[in-house]
Amino acid sequence: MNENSSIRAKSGTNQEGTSAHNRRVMIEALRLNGALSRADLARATQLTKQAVSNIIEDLERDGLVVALDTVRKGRGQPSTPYRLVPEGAFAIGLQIDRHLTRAVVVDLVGSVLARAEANLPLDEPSEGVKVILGLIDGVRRELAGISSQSESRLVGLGVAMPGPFGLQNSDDKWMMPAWQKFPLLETLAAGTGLNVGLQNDAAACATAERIVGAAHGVDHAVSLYVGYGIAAGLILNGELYTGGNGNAGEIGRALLSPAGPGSTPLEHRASLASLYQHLGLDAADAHLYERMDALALAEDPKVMAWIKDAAHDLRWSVHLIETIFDPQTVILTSGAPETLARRLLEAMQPLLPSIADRPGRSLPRLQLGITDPWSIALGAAAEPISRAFDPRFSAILKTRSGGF
Amino acid sequence: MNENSSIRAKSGTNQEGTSAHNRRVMIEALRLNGALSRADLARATQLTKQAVSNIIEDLERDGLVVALDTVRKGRGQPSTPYRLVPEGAFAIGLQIDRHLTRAVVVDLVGSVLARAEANLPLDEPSEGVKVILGLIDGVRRELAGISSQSESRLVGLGVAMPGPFGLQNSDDKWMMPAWQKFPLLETLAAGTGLNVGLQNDAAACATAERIVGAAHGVDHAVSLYVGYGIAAGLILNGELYTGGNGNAGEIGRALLSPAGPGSTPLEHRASLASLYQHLGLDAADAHLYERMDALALAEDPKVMAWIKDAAHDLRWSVHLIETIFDPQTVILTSGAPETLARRLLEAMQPLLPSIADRPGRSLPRLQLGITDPWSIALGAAAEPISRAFDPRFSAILKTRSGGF
DNA sequence: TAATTAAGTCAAGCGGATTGACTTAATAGC
DNA sequence: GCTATTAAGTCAATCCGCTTGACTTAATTA
Repeated sequence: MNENSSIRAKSGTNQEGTSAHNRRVMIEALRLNGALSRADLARATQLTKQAVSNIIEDLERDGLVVALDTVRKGRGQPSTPYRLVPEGAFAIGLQIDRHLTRAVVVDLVGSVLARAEANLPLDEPSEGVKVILGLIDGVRRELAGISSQSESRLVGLGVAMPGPFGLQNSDDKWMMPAWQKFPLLETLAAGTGLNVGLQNDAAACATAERIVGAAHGVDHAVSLYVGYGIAAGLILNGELYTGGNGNAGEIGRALLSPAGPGSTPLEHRASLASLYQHLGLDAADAHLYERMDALALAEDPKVMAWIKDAAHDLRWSVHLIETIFDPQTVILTSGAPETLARRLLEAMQPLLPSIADRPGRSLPRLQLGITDPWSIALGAAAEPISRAFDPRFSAILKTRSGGF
Repeated sequence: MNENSSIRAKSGTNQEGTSAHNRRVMIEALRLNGALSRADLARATQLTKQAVSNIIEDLERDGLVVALDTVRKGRGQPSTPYRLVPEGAFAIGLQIDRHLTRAVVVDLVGSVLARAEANLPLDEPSEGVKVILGLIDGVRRELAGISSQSESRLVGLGVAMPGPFGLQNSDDKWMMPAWQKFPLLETLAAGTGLNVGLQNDAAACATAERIVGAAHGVDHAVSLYVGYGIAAGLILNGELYTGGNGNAGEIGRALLSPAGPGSTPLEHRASLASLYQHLGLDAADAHLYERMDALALAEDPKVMAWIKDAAHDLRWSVHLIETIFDPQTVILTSGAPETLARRLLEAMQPLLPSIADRPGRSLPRLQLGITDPWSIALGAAAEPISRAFDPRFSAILKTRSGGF
């Protein structure tokens, strides 16, 4: 309101920020390395043994880590390794797709403890929300049967749905226009009492790869998600990057060439939507997944023809991603059955020559990600876990209501 | 060496990290807002008045900030604004181009205090380095004449040259192959005794825009650099993003379409290299800049034809950048004279519809950046300043020799 | 059995932000 | 013109969390 509100500055920090960061660093180190002793942690994090000891003691009291049996490894006192306690935290993930919604509960290490799915009316979000709240309630009860502390350890609800978000003209079949206009996050927050976060489905796939997949512990990775649409999930500097308005990575809307206003967006040609069209399948078909799986297994000629064409465009996309992001690896993720995804990956070989073609690479240029159809819901659930427990710049800063 | 060296973890932090961050936050706040009182800073950074007072006292003693006259603004004790002291720090920036090298000295606020340029032999880096060291020595002496504390306040040497770096097959006219193979950074570090950092020229342009240009205080901005080659400089989350191997943003090598191995890279068609070829000019011509300026001013038909074609491809690039990065703004930067750059910008209008076309934008989708031909050297110099004084995650962490 | 090595604890110390009372210096209201 | 109010900034004590250095514990090596 007054002139001060216009001052732009980052927030400062204090000992609480320090401590929060160090706790997160410990948790990440245990997640990446399985089990570590206090001495290991001290070396790895550059903190003193004493500091680590205090932090581990705290984490143990909070039920986030637990000691294992001591191990003797040469001279000196045996060390006591610690590992994460999976039941230390839970999160619910929700995937909202065109004709389907899925909810899962995951724990601190990314294991799925409960799952449920239901059909969703594409154009009636107010009806759909009731279905969704029912689904969430179901998995939440299931969780309550597993852990007595389930409610106090539930860190949030992550939602994944097709992007991009917040556009003017959202009357576009790729974007589930009715849902875009609906106040979904507010409704879900009110209906569940949880913190709610939103990602697009490609970001959710990348988040899933980061917590339990090929991007685990990799600082620069891009997942190329081939679903109904196509998008990239960006892990940059070890964190999900979402851009200025949450829409980074919408590569499916990239034009295949500068040839003019009629130039085709990538996702019109290489997405599963294009496959459905090519095969004359209905996206609302309840057995779509099984049908695709069967066709891919049988090497159906129409499917193989689509794969060939799509691979051609996707090979270009990988080249583009490598050229623009310079990631350590690109991960192919998909809503399609594993057979189909694998055939697509094979058809993309050999990749185009690019700056990623360098001597001494430790990771493959392109690899197959998680093909489980539940991976988007898993990634959705992983987001609140990551927000609560992974080291990140914003976790160090003092919080504020609004502003910069 | 032993098994511990394979443990992956981020580094922890302590009160020194806290303090370092808070100092940087104060400096950034003053840079972005001009002058602020301690009370303003306390509100903006969420720290207490007392903490801010102590930090400002330190910064004042270190010669980085200075008090201005008190100002009365309504009730209460008048406030004492502080501003950055330009002479608080200096850095040297070096641009290495194909036939030319430029060195500048900049101060803490990004003003250029000294500049020098010389011709450079494209294929003889060992000769070239002598020229460069002479140039650096020259501006360094000039700085010594300006400030008695110049040496102690010199934070580093930033180098900008065309990328990408570290490829296998670097025998490519775009990459100055002889220079890529030469141990440039080591030689310059030994020859000057300064910390040396390297960026590609597009990154340097973006860094320049960040310190004194259109990206000042913008968290998500991409500069599209049209020089001999084409590349993008990426400001993501308020920091320069350089990718897994320092080569992020090499959009000039992106293929214009998936049409196969013969598909053209962008920079073969829309870069200044293509303009020189189109005009039959020699890139080594000492009066290249003036010739281009004259031709652009005169609306030479060949130049206008090139502009039309290049704008067509660049319009596509802007669309691609917006689609993939979702930045708040795209900045057109160039090694070309302002007249030419401005004509190019105009010819790119109207932009292609994209997800950046949203209601309530505060920044233009595309704007002209600094057109001063010294901006790359300025950006090169701004990098050590930014590394030393801007808030960033890595500045909070405890340092280590190698590793993750 | 003694020396060595490494894990981990103890207790004091220290750096840096926080807290709350206080001082200073202006404007607003009567 | 006096008084109340408001805001900037300081003082001194406190508190939080990492660091330091000595010490204990428990293994292997010679």
